[in-house]
Amino acid sequence: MYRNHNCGELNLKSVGEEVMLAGWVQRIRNLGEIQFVDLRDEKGITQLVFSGEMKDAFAEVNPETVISITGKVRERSNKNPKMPTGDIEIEVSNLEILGKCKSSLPFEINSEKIDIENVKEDLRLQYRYLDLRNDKIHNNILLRSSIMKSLRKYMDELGFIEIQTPILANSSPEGARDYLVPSRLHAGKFYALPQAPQQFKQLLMVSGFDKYYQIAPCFRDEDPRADRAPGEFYQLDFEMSFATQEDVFAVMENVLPKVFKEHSSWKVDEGPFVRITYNEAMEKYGIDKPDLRNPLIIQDATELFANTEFNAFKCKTIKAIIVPNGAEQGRKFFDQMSEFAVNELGAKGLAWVKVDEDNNLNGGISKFVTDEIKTEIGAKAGDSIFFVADELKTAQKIAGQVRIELGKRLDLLQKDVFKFCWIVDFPMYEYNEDEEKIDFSHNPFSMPQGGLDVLNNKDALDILAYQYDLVCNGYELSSGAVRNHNPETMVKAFEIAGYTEEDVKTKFGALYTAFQYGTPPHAGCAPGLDRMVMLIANSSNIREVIAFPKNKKARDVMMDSPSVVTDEQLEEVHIKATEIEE
RNA sequence: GGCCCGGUAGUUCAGUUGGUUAGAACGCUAGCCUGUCACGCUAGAGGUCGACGGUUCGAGCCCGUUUCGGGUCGCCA
Repeated sequence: MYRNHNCGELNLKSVGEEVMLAGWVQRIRNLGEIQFVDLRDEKGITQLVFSGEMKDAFAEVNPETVISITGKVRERSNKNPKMPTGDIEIEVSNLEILGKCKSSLPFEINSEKIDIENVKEDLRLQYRYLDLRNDKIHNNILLRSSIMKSLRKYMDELGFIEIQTPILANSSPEGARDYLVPSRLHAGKFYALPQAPQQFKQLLMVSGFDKYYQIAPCFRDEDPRADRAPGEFYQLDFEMSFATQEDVFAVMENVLPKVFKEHSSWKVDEGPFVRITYNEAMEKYGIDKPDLRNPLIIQDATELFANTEFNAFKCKTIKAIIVPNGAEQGRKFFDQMSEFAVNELGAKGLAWVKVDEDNNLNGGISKFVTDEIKTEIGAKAGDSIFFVADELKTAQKIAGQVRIELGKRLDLLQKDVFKFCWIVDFPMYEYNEDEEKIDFSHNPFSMPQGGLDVLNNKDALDILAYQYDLVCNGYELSSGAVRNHNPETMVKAFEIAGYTEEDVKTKFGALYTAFQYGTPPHAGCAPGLDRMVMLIANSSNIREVIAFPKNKKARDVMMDSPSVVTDEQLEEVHIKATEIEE
């Protein structure tokens, strides 16, 4: 009724045909006796011509109006090689207006003069349905759909089955802040939206489902970041029975390179991905999500300065970063790096030295540095070396940020490539300075390496877990673990973090009880879908790949949510209305 | 919650040392135009400079408070 072709498919073969097209008016070029109109639908753009009897038919139509037209395809006298349908145009004989558009829009759509990502984000989110007409954003959503389809296809091929778990779940005592949902039938009780299907998927393993996956919504009431969506996000959540860490790695190393390659022209790391221990990552990169496109590596130079006269370096851990050919940089560059380290990172200073053309040390703190540094850490003529001195963990962290900043400022990152790595051997526990107690460092459900024996006999802070992160280009793409499926080990693991057996039974009752009935060893992982799409779309803002994202304050400015509800609604769920100060 | 950055026309931005009537581009409106495709030309409309208070003869600009938004740290088992 509205169309028999889309706006992206007509070409010279159709010349002479009478066709119907429908779509949005993207641009009007009115030359008086003749008007050219670009008609857009999801598939493309076709040029319409209004002339002769039809020349006034278009007078009242604004851009972004939805129309349907009938007309004859004809070859253009002036072809446009820039567009796929540029050889033809439609000589319009009938126009029907299907949906009028106001004459002024909140922002221009598909303007070649303005990058839509520069328009105020709140305005874009308020009119998201218009924003999503922009090719760039629209294509991100199409990309997301295609990625989900591929993920499902390859997970299915590996024998995983998709199972949905509850959205109305239980509040979990560990981890992020929950979104709570009051219960009508049970006064004073609450559901919580799941932070992840963690316990459900482990229970599926107990149920005998061999390999489970789900593109699962997760809800966490925590402050967002550019790469962290506020409120809700999606994970490709999966879990496997009778599986080791290597089995989980093999799944990701099979699926992800295929999905990334299908959707990007960039070079993609093939499996097996590089494995880096947590400690090694902190030593070499100063961060647990290193961007391996950055060639710089942090080295330890503490020994070299053991007897230094340089006061700032005395009794400190010294981290060094060699910048190949860095000696060519002027004084200003070194000053600005120091300024960055001090002001942005809270470093006490950022020392540096150059190795000049004649292989001599000069500049910066050269009078405190001995020649043996060149052989010890491998600096060559023409290089420069940066030094960070502090307590071990602080020195690692600051050197890590300096490494990232050097990569940015000197444009050192490898281009057009996805570099993956696994960070393995995370510590099971960490010391909480504020509360002066031992905490789980990552996930309380992880299996300690060495099991119960190690929990009983080793210093808690030295225990490693079968806990791993997958990192891509400096983004944490996924966390995962071999789970602790033994009730006795589970109780002991929680005991070390200050929980009694009663606590475990109360807080994780279903899991604890289920594990008494024959549980297979199992392991899994859950790569973030939004982040994956963001990486493939080459965007640095996660909201660009979500159809209806919330803003930084977790508001949906288009729907105006969250919003007030009536006292009656509150009463029904047994909540007392309180006066909120405006 | 801390720190940093920002809010000027519908949109993106400029606005000098505090000084006349706050500008540009795009968009919008009207007119002209038969081969445009980022059409062109002419004219026009469009502003509580986020809000409040202060300093000053005078504030878009300086100071204070506040609000909204973004980035980041905390947080995110």
